[in-house]
Amino acid sequence: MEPEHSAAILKQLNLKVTPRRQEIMNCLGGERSYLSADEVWNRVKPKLGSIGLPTVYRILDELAVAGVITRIFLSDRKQYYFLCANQGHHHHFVCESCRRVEDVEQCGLDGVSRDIARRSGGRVTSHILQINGVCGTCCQEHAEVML
Amino acid sequence: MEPEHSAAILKQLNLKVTPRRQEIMNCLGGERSYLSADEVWNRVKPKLGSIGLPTVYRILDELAVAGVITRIFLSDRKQYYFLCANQGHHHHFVCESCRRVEDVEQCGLDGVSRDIARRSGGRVTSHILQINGVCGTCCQEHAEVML
DNA sequence: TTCATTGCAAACGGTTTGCAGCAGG
DNA sequence: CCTGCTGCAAACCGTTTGCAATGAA
Repeated sequence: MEPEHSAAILKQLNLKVTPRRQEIMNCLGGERSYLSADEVWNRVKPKLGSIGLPTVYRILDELAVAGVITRIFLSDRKQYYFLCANQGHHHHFVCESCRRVEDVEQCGLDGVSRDIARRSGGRVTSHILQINGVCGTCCQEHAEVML
Repeated sequence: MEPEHSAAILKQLNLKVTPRRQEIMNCLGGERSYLSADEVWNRVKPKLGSIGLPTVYRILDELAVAGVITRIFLSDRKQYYFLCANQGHHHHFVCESCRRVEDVEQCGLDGVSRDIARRSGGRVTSHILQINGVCGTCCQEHAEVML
């Protein structure tokens, strides 16, 4: 992500344009997979000289609240963050081998929502869908690997 | 849940039949919503005289690993547990207002799996789907509440 | 100049662990 | 009896907070 791009986004959010914020956005923008807060920390530390972990948490939280990045909750109780260029509603296919994330456009949720509304009058406000597997590349390279 | 029923399940899992395990299974079996570990703890404490919170965690974990109960992940990073009678492949619609859980039979995942295989040659090994919302009853009672 | 941002250390809270004692089979 | 179960206290670990120092506008 170019500095001007991140600067523009930050200004639009009424956040000051600081090296820490730009570097974190740049870091996530260059990744195809989810990163935890401390993974982001380790990646931006060398480029910034130093940065505190709480700062990383604060910036990630701001960006997630603003909707610039997505928070991912996995079963290990750690939070992961992902900057996805795709703006529309979609989900992720996560490769268990290389952690790469692919977009999944379709999800059967429209049907489910309609079903719930029809059956019990309920309303769906959010849903968590994550598809785990092995991506095409890893399937070929490590055909025998199973985790 | 009757004592004989929980005892049978425990024996099948090669777990000793203890009052603590039975009372926790009984507690979850009598709930239509998910409970956190300390909520289970507070419910079973009076019936057992005393029980340690770590014991509650250990038993809930055993039951979840064995598939007897389901772990529910919400964004507060606490783990919740739910005993579901439905054995087949299905998902849950979780009411954010009253915490009631409804079964969702259909999930559009077959189509997604086929799509991933066709498009990139990847292979789906597992998926997580949880649908959050407001159930029919709560929609009527608290039409104005939004969280 | 001024208020948002950051670093540091310490607190927080849900969960797990180590180990000694207890109890089901 | 002999494991497996449990209680207790303390550790763990990701995350948050308080506060003083710094820096963007």
